[in-house]
Amino acid sequence: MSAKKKRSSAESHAAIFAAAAEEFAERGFDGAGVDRIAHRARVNKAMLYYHFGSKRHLYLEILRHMFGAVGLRARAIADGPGSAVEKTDLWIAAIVEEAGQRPWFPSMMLRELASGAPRFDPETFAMMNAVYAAVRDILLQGQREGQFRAVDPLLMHLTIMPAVLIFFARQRALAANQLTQGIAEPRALQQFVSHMQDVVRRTLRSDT
Amino acid sequence: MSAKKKRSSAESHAAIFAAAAEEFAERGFDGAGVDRIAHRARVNKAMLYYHFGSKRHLYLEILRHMFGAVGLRARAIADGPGSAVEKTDLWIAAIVEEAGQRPWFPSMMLRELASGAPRFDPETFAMMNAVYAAVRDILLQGQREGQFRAVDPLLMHLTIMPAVLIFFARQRALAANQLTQGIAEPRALQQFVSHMQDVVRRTLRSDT
DNA sequence: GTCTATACTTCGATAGAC
DNA sequence: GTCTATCGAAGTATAGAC
Repeated sequence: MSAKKKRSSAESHAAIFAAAAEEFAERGFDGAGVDRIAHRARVNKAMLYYHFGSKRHLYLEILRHMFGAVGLRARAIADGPGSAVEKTDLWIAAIVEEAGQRPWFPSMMLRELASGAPRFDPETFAMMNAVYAAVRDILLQGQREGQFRAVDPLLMHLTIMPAVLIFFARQRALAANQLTQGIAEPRALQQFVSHMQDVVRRTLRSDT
Repeated sequence: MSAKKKRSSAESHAAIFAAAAEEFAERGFDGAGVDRIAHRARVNKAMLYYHFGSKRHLYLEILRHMFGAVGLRARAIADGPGSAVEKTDLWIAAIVEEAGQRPWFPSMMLRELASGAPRFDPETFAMMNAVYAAVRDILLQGQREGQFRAVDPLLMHLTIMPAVLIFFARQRALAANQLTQGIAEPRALQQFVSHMQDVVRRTLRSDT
């Protein structure tokens, strides 16, 4: 057995995927360099094109992977057991967990939202909508069961999601930049989760 | 008097500034093209470098202009008369108004937050912090006067700001893309303002 | 499937005439 | 202050050997 093990095709594919996710998260689509991605993955640039075809396809595959996972998570919570209040708490914990497991997720999604997702194909767009559809179902359940006020589900979704994304993008930047003043003060993850659950519960709950 | 009036230096400067703001908002720093900016401003590319020195300096000048205006607005509200509850309502209305008047603001700021503002110089960073400092003062006033719960001002700021930014970036994309499903459903501005004021009031108010 | 070498393009920036 | 022309670097992508 040699010290330098040759990498399998699947391993190369995964290495490129991971390196690209990092690079896209740090620099955005236009700022990312195919050369840098290949170098980070320790494969040749030609291999990247062999596996993914183009920079754009690679980018979209990462986005779809991301939306797919988060969409399944959201759908499972929406269709699962429990009260709507419990489900909103679960959803916030879930999206935070996903963001923790995929550090590139917040940054990439934020940039897409910022630019209006002009690079999306219809399938990718549908996956993003599926996430919202699940969240909407949870809020509608709460309204049907009388626990929630009649708050617009879309506006609520557009309140929760951006806050989570920005919090993580900021955490990431903090770790890299070592800034320590004003908006750059660190906050504990658990503190943030509690805050967001609080915001949602207090905003939605019926007045008694 | 000729039909084609020659442009003054100040007019060229302003034209470049406006064109660059549009371009940066649409494509981000890396996606923006100096050639395209010059073309949009209908000046020669060399003029752009004469007036602003570099793409990066141009970018920073737009950001500073933006943070300066919003920071003054926030500070005026914080130091002005009124209860803390009134001030948070005012602040939300103000940031929405600023975003309406400067359509490039949400997109550019979102991207900076997403990337951890690696392009900032200390002065620009200080201006961004000044906005937060004003918001924090409002929330602390409310806590001192007993109207607000002890909610972390930074987390509250990081809840309000991203939601406003995303809402406007989304509106902008809607106008451009003509998408009409899921997360792309349009919402009225006034509805959004009321929603955000609701979220903040309900989250902050002391339980009675 | 993997690598080297390179074609082709775009982009930021500047030199120099007027 | 304004324009034309162009340089040099960096970037995406591919051809072709192994």
